[in-house]
Amino acid sequence: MRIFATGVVIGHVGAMTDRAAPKRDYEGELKRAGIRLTRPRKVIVGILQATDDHPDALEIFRRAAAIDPSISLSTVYRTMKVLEGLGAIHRHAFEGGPSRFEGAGGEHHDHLIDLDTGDVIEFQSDKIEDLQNEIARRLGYDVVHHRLELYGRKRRKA
Amino acid sequence: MRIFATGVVIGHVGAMTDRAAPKRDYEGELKRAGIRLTRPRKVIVGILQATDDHPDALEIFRRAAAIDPSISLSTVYRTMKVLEGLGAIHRHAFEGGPSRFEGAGGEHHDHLIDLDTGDVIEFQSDKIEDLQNEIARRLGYDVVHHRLELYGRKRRKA
DNA sequence: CTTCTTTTTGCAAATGATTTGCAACTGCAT
DNA sequence: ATGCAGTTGCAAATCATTTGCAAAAAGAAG
Repeated sequence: MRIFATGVVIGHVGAMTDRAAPKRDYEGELKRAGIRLTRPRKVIVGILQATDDHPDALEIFRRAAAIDPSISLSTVYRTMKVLEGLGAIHRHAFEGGPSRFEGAGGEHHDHLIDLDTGDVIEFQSDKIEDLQNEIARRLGYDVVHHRLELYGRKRRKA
Repeated sequence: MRIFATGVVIGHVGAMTDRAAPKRDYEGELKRAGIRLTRPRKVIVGILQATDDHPDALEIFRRAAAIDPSISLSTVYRTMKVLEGLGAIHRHAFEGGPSRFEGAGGEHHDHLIDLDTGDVIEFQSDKIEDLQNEIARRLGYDVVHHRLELYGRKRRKA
């Protein structure tokens, strides 16, 4: 099992590996896809690159507006949709909240959401992935994608 | 691994077990909780008892309206919230759609959603549950609840 | 069965997240 | 510089769900 930690600092946890954020080249991807590199889009992808957490559209909008107040929330939503279409970012709809985004940088992983703080911790388990595929296969299906989210609280270190 | 099939008929799949829908006594639960047994609520829980799939609020409303046209959609939503609060039903927010409900009858299980038909197949894997708990523990967390959904397509039987 | 109090209901309007129509604007290939 | 398809901001629209409110009904008490 590989464990990533983003945004939150978690102590020493076994196989923990602080992910070296793979800094996506969003501008290049947009360009390559023949999509115009506009001012708003530059600002937004700049924010995504500088981010290590999982902000929602409104949060991205706030950060963008701080740089260029003329940017609109609709444009943030539109840009996220474009990037998602390119596979450059992933959208996560965690329980009871707006969608949150993250760069589609590193390897695949799932999420543990801290119910008290909203912090998101990433982890990955090949064993679980294998079991998922096996289950689907037994049911006559191929897994196109999945969603695995653990909602929990920090253990009281009694 | 235990595999349930509800709503959809799936062939012979290893350890498959057709779940004997545990017919909840919703009326008794409401009564016991000191919640009034009104006409709309009787109709709605009647629908839930007769159901083996995962209908959304609008679908429940349609079925209810067919029995008593005076029932409103708001009441369906309100009733689902009450039942959820009692732990009598579970709410599932699958990707890109409204919440779908199911009686909290049998044992815990996760879901495989057929991307082409929207059908939901239930399955359960102790092995996956164990792995989830182990991962959370390593990260210093206790799992309060989780969400595991496989989105897939029927395998072409080439 | 009538009365009384409290919970529920239906309806319409409000919410929250996200999308869309449209006219004005702007990358960027020529 | 020029031209136009791709983009933007804004306001209004959508979707699922919730809520305010006055009228209606449940169930305890007499």
